[in-house]
Parts: sequence; structure tokens; C-alpha cells
Amino acid sequence: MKTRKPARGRRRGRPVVDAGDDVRGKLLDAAVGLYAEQGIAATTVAQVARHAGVTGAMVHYYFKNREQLTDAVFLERVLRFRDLVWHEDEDFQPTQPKDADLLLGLLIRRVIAATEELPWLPNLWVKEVLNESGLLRERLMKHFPVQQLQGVAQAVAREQRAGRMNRELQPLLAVVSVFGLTLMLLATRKVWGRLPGAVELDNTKLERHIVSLLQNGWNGRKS
Amino acid sequence: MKTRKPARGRRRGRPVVDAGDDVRGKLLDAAVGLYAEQGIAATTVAQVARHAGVTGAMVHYYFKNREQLTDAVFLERVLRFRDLVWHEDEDFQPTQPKDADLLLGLLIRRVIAATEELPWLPNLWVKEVLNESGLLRERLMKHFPVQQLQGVAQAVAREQRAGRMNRELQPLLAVVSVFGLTLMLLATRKVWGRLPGAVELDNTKLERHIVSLLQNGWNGRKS
Amino acid sequence: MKTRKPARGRRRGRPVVDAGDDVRGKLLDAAVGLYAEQGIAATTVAQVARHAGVTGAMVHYYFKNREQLTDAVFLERVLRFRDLVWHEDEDFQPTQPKDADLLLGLLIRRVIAATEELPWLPNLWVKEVLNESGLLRERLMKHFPVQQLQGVAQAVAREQRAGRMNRELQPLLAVVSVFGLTLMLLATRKVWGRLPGAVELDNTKLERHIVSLLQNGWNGRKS
Amino acid sequence: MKTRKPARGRRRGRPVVDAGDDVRGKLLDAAVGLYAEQGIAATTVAQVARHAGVTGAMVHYYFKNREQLTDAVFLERVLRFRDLVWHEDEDFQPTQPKDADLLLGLLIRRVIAATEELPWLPNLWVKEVLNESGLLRERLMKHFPVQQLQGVAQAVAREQRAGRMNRELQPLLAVVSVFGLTLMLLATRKVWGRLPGAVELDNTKLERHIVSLLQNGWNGRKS
DNA sequence: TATGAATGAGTCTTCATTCAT
DNA sequence: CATGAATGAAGACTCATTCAT
Repeated sequence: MKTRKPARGRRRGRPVVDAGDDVRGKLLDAAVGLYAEQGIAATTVAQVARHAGVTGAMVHYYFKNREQLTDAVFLERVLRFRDLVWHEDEDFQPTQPKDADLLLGLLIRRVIAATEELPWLPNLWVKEVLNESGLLRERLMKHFPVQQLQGVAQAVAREQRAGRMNRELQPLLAVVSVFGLTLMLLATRKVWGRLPGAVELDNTKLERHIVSLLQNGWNGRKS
Repeated sequence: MKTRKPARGRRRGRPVVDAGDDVRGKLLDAAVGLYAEQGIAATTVAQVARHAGVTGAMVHYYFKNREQLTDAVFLERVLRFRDLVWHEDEDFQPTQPKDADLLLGLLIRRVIAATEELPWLPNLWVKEVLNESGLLRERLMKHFPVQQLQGVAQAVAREQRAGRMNRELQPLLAVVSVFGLTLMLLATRKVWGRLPGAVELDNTKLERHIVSLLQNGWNGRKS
Repeated sequence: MKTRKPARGRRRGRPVVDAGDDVRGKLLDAAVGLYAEQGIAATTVAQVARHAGVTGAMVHYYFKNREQLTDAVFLERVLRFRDLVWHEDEDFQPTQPKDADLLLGLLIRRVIAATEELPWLPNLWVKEVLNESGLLRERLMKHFPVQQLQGVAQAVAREQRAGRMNRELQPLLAVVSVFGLTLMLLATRKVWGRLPGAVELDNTKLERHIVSLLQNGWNGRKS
Repeated sequence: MKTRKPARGRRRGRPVVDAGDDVRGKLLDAAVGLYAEQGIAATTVAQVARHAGVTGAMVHYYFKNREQLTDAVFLERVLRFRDLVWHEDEDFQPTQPKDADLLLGLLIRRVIAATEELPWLPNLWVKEVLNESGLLRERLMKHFPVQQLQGVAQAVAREQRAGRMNRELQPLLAVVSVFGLTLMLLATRKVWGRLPGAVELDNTKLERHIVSLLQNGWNGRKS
């Protein structure tokens, strides 16, 4: 996450010379929050500005127009999620994968972990990515870690051929399912939490449910 | 203040009286299609009217206002999905369930089958139900087949206690997962279809994938 | 339903920045004039704006909505009339009245004098206060100088008991009659001025007529 | 008042052959009531129709358009008031007047009496006649009993010259004042009835107040 | 940098009016 | 006579955008 410049004094009444303050960053933060809450289309420029403590005209000053604000939100906030989930480390090397089971499990855990830093992400994803006309879908397609995604899919396919994974799954779809189910459950927690008989689930329990459900799924029916 | 008095005394309006009756039905169809495509909030009354071949005023003639149009769409179109999925028959008796495995499998199949009659449903569901601020979410909560949902959840719990189903799953969550994953995959077909290495999947293949993934999931780890 | 999302992303609006500031004041002036001429309900926001030399959107900029424009007109223009008529000075002390005859006479004169500064007042009063569904009636009831009104009425009652005023009058009604007759005649000047045989009356003559008519009225029949 | 044809059976559901019923008269009655209550401009064609138990299109069938409905209301309902007030009889012969005092007193009594048959009249008068832009004002000017009005005014003038009436009054204005004050008080009964210290006044008390106030007024200061 | 004032293009909604049936 | 369906013209209100200061 782009670190914000440290705030250098609060604005009181009408701003005079104060300057600084990283208004731009505040606008992005305000925007991403509102986008997740209400959807991008339903969020007005003035709302974003108000949440950032400035006037609507500033949005145009910093971002030229509504569209470019969305661009910036995407590039400077949303992509952070991609990086959190897909960055390579010792255990997670999707482009040179060894263990598909491990990779898929890690994906689930990383997605859940990432939403702790970016709590607005699941809502935003449901609204603006899942959604056919979602305003971030196309943007995401262009910045998608295709390599990594395919790496995992190929790992799955290899395991299938080796008889170590459920052969009825479509490899790519398996990754998508892992991703999608996790985010969907995170995003809809509140709703099914309201259904009678529901249990309030923290991230740990949720993770166990998902991992268990899917891991058994992808490891099953190997014949 | 009772608002203002509109200018009176003009001379206009000449009905064209097109053929093809049931304008009301056409409006509902147009609305549900546009809602799924663009989202409810993004759909203007005039668009709906245009798609039905009439003027915007007709929407108000038949539905009083935007909101009641949405109500009608929900009651007269969307609920059809609930009925297709949850109606009881010989095999599917969620309120007196015998076989959880069978019920869950049937749910997946029924969801997929229902979307053949109601192709707009997955998109609409993602936009307006999954979505926290979706305009159908609250409406759905009021018309939800809670009995049936709980019936299935209880059946799952029973099987878990009997050691015949994955004990790490939250029963209610299992049903939600089945439902959600299926609809999500249906709604996002086009996107992951565009990813390199993707295979175009018809409903049959998709069904096999989901059933296989989840069935192994819910039947796994019984200890 | 949060209404709909307006189409975004157009490029328009170029302020002309006319000279002559205080657009807000101009809007109030325009409004009060039009209100008196046409009635509040019949006055459109756009008319008010046009008369003030701006676009309709400015009315919403300064007053949020139609209703609050009316509120402001009332508070910042109409109440001026109340103050002109009822302010206390050496001669006019309705809360500690000495001479009812003097007070009533002064009321007539003050009403007539006030309408020289606020020429729209009589028409507005007839339309929006007298009128049962007048949009200022309720507002006025809340800001009415009840104390003063009752002071005068009590003064009348005292004189009646002392045998110095017409005993057949209802004290409160006497004050209302004074007020009402004066304003009604001011408001209808033009009409009866058009009747054959009418004389064009200036304020002085009108005042003499009213004072004479009513003063003899309230001082008569003392038995 | 135009006598209405006797109702011949009620309309139930959709009208078939029933006919009759004097729908026209009902529309006029509905209209005059709504006009008095809300004002003419604020009354929609549909409201009138609904109150008469028919659809809006019938208004156009019977009256061609909104304007001509108002014409008819005026001619067939409002003018009844003129006739009630100004018809000549043994005592009231304004065109050959003998006793101005008697005539003026009778005018007050007749106005009050007329409003018992036409209770909507005072409100309508305040809204649509008093009012500069009232929609009945111009119509009334054309059908005004000018002869009679002038007769009374001349009678007043004669008495003034003879030293039997208040010389400071404008004769025409005296008649207008009598008329106007009476109607104004009738129309505003409810408001000042709400002021603290007010007494609920029936027609008799109201009449005594007005007659006393004005009679002393016009008979005073004869020098 | 930042504001406030201003604009013009929508969007919903209401309503008089018309006309086939 | 009467209805219901349909239209087109407003009118209130919102909002992205612009610009002088």
C-alpha cells in the first residue's frame, strides 16, 4: 500500500496555506471505501470529496474526472490485493509449481489474510469484478497475473494426470472456484449470518470450512 | 408544501396504439433484462420503457413509480427462480429430508436448470443479492424459503453426526456454498472463458465440475 | 431504493460569472415577487431563477429545495412585515396598552405604511395566508406576535367594559377585522378600481376611508 | 342552483349501459368542492373525476378541456351566489334604492345566508376572486351585477349628501368593504378560531359583529 | 492548492389530453 | 357514455464538470 505522507496539521475552517496532508491519498481511501459500500456508479464525486474533507472540485483537480479517479483507485488501491495474494515466496511459486494442493490451500489462506488489510475488498469484488458490468472487471483483466493463474492451473492438470487429483475438475475452473467461493463467503457473511440457525464465523472458522470443503473436493474422485 | 402545480392547458398526447398487448408484461421483461445487464440502480425508467416499445410515462402508469416496478419485477419474475429451485417433489423434500447428499446434488442441478428458463438470473443475483447494497437482497430475505433451507442444513448436520459427512463444514454454510458457487460460476462464465487456456463450458460440463468438486467436499473427512 | 444512479462522465457546465453578487438575495426577491403575483404553488423554481438571472440549479444550490426556498422567503422577507407592523415604540405598546382606539388606528396606518416598503405583501397575504391552504399560513401561525395581538384585544375588552367601545364586537375579531379589511382593500385595489364609477385611491384616501369606517364602528353603540 | 336529475342507480364495476346519473352535475359539484379546498390550479382533472366516480377522460367528454370545466363551474355553480345575494325582492331593490342603511345590512345578511347553501363559497372567493391571479376574477368581472352595485353605491352617496351617512367613506368602497369583510371573516373562521382567547362563533354571532361594526361605521361622522 | 459559484444534461414523476374500443 | 391505454410536455432535483478567485 502506498504509504501516505504523514499528516502535517489539520484543516480548520477554510484552508488557507496549509497544503500538504496528502489529500490525494485521502480521496483514494474515501473512494475505495464508498465504492465498496455503495458501488462505483452509485458513488458521487461529492461524496468522495466530503469523506476526504474537501470540496468536489478537488477531485477534478487531482484526477481530472470521475473516470480517472476510478483508474487511480484501481491502480493504487485495488491492485494491492493482487500483489498480496499472488506474490511469490518460498512456499508459493505458482510459475514453477510443485505442489498443487499446497498452492490452492495457500491461495485460500492468502485471500482471507489479504482482506484483513483490505477489508473493503470482498464487497468491491462482488460489486465491480464479479459483476458483468462491474467497472473494475475490464481493468482487472488487463492487470491479471495470468502467468501465475495458469501456473496453478497447470499444476492441477499435472496432478490430475498423475491420478493425485479429482479428474472431473476443469483445472482453470478449480482455481477460479477457490478464489470465488472464498471471496463470496467473505462478502456475504452478514446476510447468511442473519438466517436463523446461523453461527457467527470468524476468519479462522471460515477458513477451515472453505479449505475443508474444497480440499476434499479437489482431492476426491481420482479414478 | 404540496409541491407545485404543473402548467395546465396544453394540448398533447396522441396514443399510437401499437398491436401486441400486455405492455405490463413487456415492461417487466425489459426491466429484468436491463437489471441483470446494468444493475437496477443504473437502469433508467426510460430505458425500460424504450425496450418495451412505449414511453417512460407508461412505467408510471403501470407501476406508479420506479420502486414499485422493482417490486413487481421481484415478485413476478425473480421469485420464479425460488420456486423452480425449491419446489418439493418426490425426490426433493427439504422439509422432511432423508438424504442430504441427494438434496445438495439436486440443488446444484436445479439451480443450473432454472437458469435455462431464467438466463438473466445469475447476473441479477450477483448484482442485487450477493451485493451488500443490492436492491433485491432485502426483498429476498422476506421471501426466502427458510424452512427448506434449514431442512437441508439439518439434514447435513444429521449426516455429520452419523459420520457420513464432512464434519468440518458448517451445515448452513454448506448449503450457501453450494448455491453461491454455482451461481457465481454461472455469472462469471464469460470472464474466465476469456482467460488463456480456458475451455468453453456448457451447462453439463459445468454441472459435472461443481457437483464433483462439492460432493467430494461435503463427503470428505468424516472422522 | 436509493433512486437511481445518474449517468456519469459527461462534460458540461461553464459558469458565466455575471457581476452583481448576492444571488441568494436576488433569488429571494424574485421569489417573493412571483409568489405574490402567481401564488407559491404556481411558481416554478425555474421562473424564480430566471428572474434572478441564473439557472434553476442555483435555487437548489442555495436552498436545497423548493420548500426551503419558501422557508427562506418567509423568514427573510415576509416576517419583515410583522416587524414593521408590530414593533413597539413610544406610541404603540400593545403589550401594555393604554388606548385601544389609538392602537387600532395605528395598526391600520402601519399596515398601509408597511406595504409601501413591501408592495407585494397584500397579494401574498391574500393568496398564502388568508387562503385556507395557503402555504404561509402555518408558518405564520408559528411566528405570530400573539402577545401583541392579545394585548390589543384585551385593551378593546377593557374599553368595552368601561363603556367606551362598541360592546357588540368580539375583541379579537375586531383586531382581525382591522387587519383583514385593510389588507383586503389593498390587495383588491385594482379590481374595484376597474368598476364603473370608481375613483383611483391613493394610500392616503384609502387610509382615511378605512380608519373612518372602522373607527366609527368600534366606537359606536356603547350602551 | 341547477337541480340535478335524480340519480338513477349506482355504477358498479365497469359501467355498461347504465347511463343517466347526471355525471355532468356530479363533476361540477366535485370540481367546485375541490376548487374551494385546494384552489383551481392545484386541482387535477383526475381528482375531479375520481370524486365524481368516473375516469378523467369523462371530464374531457363533458367539458372538452380543463378550462371549459372551470367555465362551467363558474356559470353553473358560482353565479348562484350572485343571484342569491343580489336578487331583487320587496326589501332589496338596489336599482331603485330607498334606504342605503337597509340595503347594506341586507347585503351582509344575504352573504352570510348564501354561504349556508354554498359553504364552499368563501374559500373559493378568497382563492380565486380576491386573488389578483385568481381564475374566477376575470370571469366574475364579466358577470358582475354592476347595475345593482352602483345602485347601492349611489344610495350611499345620496345619504352622505343628505348628511345621514359617514361622509368620509368612498361609496363604492363601502359596498366592497361590506362584502369583502364578511366573506373574509367567513373564510378565515378556522384560523383565528385557533388563536388563544378566541371564541367559536356561529353565523348569528358573526353577523351581529359585522353588522354592528360596519353599521356604526357607515352611519358615523356625518358632519 | 482549494473554494464556491455556476452550468447543462439528465432522471423521475405528474398531468392534461387523445383515441380506439 | 365510459374506459383504459398512451403520449408529450413540463417541473423538481441531482450531479459531473468548469472556472474565477
